[in-house]
Amino acid sequence: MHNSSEMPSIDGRKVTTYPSAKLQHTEMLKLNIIEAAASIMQEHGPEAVTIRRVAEKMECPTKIIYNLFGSKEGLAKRLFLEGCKLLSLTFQAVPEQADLTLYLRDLGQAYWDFSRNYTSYYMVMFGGAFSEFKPEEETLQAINTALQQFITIITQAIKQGLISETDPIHVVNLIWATLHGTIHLHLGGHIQDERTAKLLYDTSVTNLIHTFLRSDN
Amino acid sequence: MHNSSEMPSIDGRKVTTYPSAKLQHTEMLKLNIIEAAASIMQEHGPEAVTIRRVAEKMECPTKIIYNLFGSKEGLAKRLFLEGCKLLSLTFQAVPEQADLTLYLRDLGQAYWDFSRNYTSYYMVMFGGAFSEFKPEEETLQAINTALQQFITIITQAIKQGLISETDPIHVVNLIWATLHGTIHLHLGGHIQDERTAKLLYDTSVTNLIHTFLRSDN
DNA sequence: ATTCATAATGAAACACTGTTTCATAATCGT
DNA sequence: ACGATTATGAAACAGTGTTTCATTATGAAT
Repeated sequence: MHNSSEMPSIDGRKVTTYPSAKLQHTEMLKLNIIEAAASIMQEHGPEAVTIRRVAEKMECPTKIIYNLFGSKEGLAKRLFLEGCKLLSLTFQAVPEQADLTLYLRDLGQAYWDFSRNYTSYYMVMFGGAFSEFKPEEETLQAINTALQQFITIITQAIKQGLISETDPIHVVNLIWATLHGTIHLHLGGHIQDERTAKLLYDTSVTNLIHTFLRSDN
Repeated sequence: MHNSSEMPSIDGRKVTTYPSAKLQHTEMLKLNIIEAAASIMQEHGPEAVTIRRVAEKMECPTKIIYNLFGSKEGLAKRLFLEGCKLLSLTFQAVPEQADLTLYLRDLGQAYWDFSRNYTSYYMVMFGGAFSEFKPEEETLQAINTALQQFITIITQAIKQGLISETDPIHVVNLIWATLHGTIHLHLGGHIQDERTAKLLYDTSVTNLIHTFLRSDN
């Protein structure tokens, strides 16, 4: 494409099987395209992410994007994975606490904050923006990785005998579904007022803690 | 369309405002169009509902649909309201029970069944299919009407002193968010296996009952 | 009944979308 | 240096929601 620095021919006169300079360049290009798509998405929402718009921003024909990602779904998948990384970082930024109740409360708050600060990513990941795309193995695993803190905390609670359930995933999903339900009803406009939604969310977190971690409160 | 219709000239002088035969015809036409859209939706999913496809089924030009509904969003809104009616009927079909715990359990099951039997409607109402459209006053009220049984049951429980919360809407939203969260994660492919999802759902219902109706169990 | 302004009609066009084609250009192995 | 691939990218294709506009039909007034 246009401003493509000519391959500094890694040249490797004879080496045959390694990611060629060309390929590395393609990888870089892919990252740039994802970044362009992400910036459009965060500024104008997921529905504004069209192949043409991304191509225009990259000053390249749309065909390039199809060559690199196969389809719009391929690009959506990368945005999905990007969102998983961001969510994971969000959870990692929450300081661990010995008190599982408080830790869980903070993680819940972080999940809410993520849905507010990265609404477009949230909609792509869990809200069905880009209806093209349904999660498969790789993306589901990325979510699991992102939810790792939740899984860890629940696993600990089970080990400590605080929870009668034996399957941590099951418990995490129960929590996740409740938090997601509130957020999604809010984002969908069914609970319009944000403060009402947040109140609902906080009550849910409290109830969940009360249900699963029957320590104090 | 073939048989045209005319608005009752609003110039008032003689013709006072009452539904004319022509207007009734238009109303009938609207109902037919909604029915056509609904049948396409239930057979091929919400994304298959295009103005052209509906017009083709009605053997009329697309302009007619725009004249009657203004936009696709207008048609989507009618499908939304249709879904609210169906959900309302679903809840009404659940026999009342003196035992609020059992009644609530059955209503929860009915909500799950609705999401399975009318998945397309569910996606239009709560899943963000037809991203065009966001609920407003009228549609939000339709949902409230549909959730009337839930509101009634919680109001009763509050009166009986079973729930410390004072706002029934708040409690209903808490329940709704949890049920919706599980269903939506399932429909979104994040909890793929249906039996796993249902198990999650049933556990949630039990937990909700345990949280709010701390009678038996 | 015959005008005549007004409103409904509906085929075609517009502005988008995701995606594919295909002649051209560049690249690569020999 | 050459011949066989492969990458390119403007243009086209098929679809979408929506609007235009010449034609037609209508309803009220003469």
